[in-house]
Amino acid sequence: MPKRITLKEVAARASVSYQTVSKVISQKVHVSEATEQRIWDAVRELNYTPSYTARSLRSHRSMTIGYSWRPSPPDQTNPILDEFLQSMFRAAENHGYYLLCFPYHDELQKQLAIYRELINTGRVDAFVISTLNYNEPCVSYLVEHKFPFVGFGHLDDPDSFPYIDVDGALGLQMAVEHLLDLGHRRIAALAWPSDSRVGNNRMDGYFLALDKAGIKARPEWVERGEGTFDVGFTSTLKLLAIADGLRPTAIVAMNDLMAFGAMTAIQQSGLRPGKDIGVIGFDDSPTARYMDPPLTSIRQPISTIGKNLMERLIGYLDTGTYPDPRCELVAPELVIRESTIGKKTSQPIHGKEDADRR
Amino acid sequence: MPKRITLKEVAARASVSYQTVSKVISQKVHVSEATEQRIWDAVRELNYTPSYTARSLRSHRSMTIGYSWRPSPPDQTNPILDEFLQSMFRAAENHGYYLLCFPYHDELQKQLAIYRELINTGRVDAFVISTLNYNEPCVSYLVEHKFPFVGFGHLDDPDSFPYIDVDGALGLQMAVEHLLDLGHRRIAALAWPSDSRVGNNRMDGYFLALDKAGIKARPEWVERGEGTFDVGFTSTLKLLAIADGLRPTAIVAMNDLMAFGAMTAIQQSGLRPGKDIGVIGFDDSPTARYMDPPLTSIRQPISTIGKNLMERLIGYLDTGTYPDPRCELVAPELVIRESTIGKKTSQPIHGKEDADRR
DNA sequence: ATTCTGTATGCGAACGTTCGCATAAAGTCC
DNA sequence: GGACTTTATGCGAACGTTCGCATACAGAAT
Repeated sequence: MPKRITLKEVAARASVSYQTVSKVISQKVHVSEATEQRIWDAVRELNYTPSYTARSLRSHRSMTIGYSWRPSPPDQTNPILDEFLQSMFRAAENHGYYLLCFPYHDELQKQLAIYRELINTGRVDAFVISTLNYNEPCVSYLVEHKFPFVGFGHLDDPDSFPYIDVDGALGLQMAVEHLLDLGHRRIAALAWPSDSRVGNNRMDGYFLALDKAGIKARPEWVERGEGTFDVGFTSTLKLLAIADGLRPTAIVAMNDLMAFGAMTAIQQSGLRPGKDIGVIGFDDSPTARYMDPPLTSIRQPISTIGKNLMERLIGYLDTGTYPDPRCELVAPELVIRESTIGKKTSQPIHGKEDADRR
Repeated sequence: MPKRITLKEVAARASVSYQTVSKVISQKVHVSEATEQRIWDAVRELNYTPSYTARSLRSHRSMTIGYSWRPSPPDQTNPILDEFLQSMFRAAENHGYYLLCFPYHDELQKQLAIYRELINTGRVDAFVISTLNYNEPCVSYLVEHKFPFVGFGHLDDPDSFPYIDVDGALGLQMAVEHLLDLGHRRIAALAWPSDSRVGNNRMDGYFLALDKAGIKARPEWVERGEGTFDVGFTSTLKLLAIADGLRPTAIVAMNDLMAFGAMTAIQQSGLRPGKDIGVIGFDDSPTARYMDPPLTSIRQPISTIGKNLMERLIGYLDTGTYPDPRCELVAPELVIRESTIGKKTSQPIHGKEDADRR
């Protein structure tokens, strides 16, 4: 309601044409020192802010990037969502962009319809896509319509679109090598179903590390399931029931939740995680450090990924070509805690950290 | 790049003026059955989508709602973020609105500057605000400029802006009454510092419940701190050191993280949470159910809150007045698990739930 | 003096809508 | 059958920018 200040009013005050003001503000033209000064003074005095809508109507740029993600099921938290979003927001803000977030629909047609609407109405200039299954129709849609986007995660064809992904294979390799260093020789894996691309990629690292150590991976060491606490729990009971001499002494899980299940199963079997059986998770969710014992886990450098994704995407929008590298695989980090190396002190000290007050 | 279809082309095809097409599409006028049909056919055939930008330039509505929240510290997850966002997205979508999310800056001036920019550029029509401290400058700014917003959470003055909040006092009252029902008489609280509005509100319920049961709350039963795991841990050790006969037999914590710390402390003291000492958390974060023993906690109906907030806000934007009730306090729910009632079965069954695969 | 180059600014049009008012045609009334 | 309401559609203007081209005026070169 506070009447909008427009270019014309600024122009009047600076005694130039409003078009000149526009050009000076968007640095499109060189004017004399004196007028430039007058214009900026007028802008300041009137507290002028260009109208976003008028601007983007004319320039066909919305300065907005769309993002949608699959919500996690009610019994789980997405451990990286907050960090990922915030890192993207910040990077976008630095370049004058904002993020438009929109709901995720399992129903494919509905989801596609939103993408289409956002594109057709001109609300967004590009997307970030993170929910990448083997066969992601939204991706095909965007590729087909040559609409810009970057992926957090990738599919098989490395050239089809620009992405950043965590090197899951490397992560598992590091995890297994850490266990080998500790003397473990029989290492089991709590894996995802074999149709999971991300899961298979991670398992490659598991097999590679064992192979390099001259250890033959035994099929009974690999348990597969949906990545829940219960799968971790029951799979671990099965692993512990394997005959002596073949029974694993350590377990790597494809996510923390299965690792939590594994630790519970180990404890209920009268064994101690970290002393009798080593356990490693994946994601380093914040609760991992509060487990008993604290869980060794593989951490993804989320903030860096979010920032880089955004900068690469905006780089493309602003210049027309993707900055190198177009695609990138970043190394995760192994966060070592007591679930693999055992207890060090008797008092758990987790550092002084902020509260979660709203 | 695929050339934009405009009103004029639709109009040409339907042999009417383009203004008529506009009016028919936005249901602003009544036309004959025949032309209406022709227009919609043309729209369909040409696959016309109105330009969002042109529309909002003319109508001064961006159909966009801004939201920013304080990121949680790296060692914690915001247990409700995903659910809250998704519920708002969905409600907004149903009314043609989208959410613009933007970064949170601790530095006040920077944060205010973003709000100002979003308002002045006309990028958003309203805000949702959830980070409500006693003295929130962004709120004052919005109130002062009469810019629409709703709060998740409220401040002292109930009339200053529309909000929905969880009745924290009721939550604690329910928790304490649950413990009383189980026979506990000496109940301690892990509280937030006394300058926390939300914290004080919750504690009111604690005192009220004890009072109603004719129990005098003892000051040594209330431990205050920043809501971290460590605060929960060390505070609990202090509580357990209280002389026999006064030592609490149950503990309610203002958040789950402190409750986790409490359970660890209890265990390390050789006691069993849920059998020797009852423990209750607040938030019902997804990990609560995976603790050993699973944690009884107070759950906030986040999806409902997100949906209602959004609908109320959009109701205001579309009609000019807030639907009743302008402000609302919703009841939380006590989720009872073994940390208060003890173990029931030996096998933990947590239900079949989806994986967290990306 | 005349033309030439260059810099500083102005002008008109366009982006794709919405909105109020004007107008034409058809129907109602006495 | 003319005046009067009603219904269906058209028209012009406006929203606040950006952008290409035109133009004015200086000073340098011919």
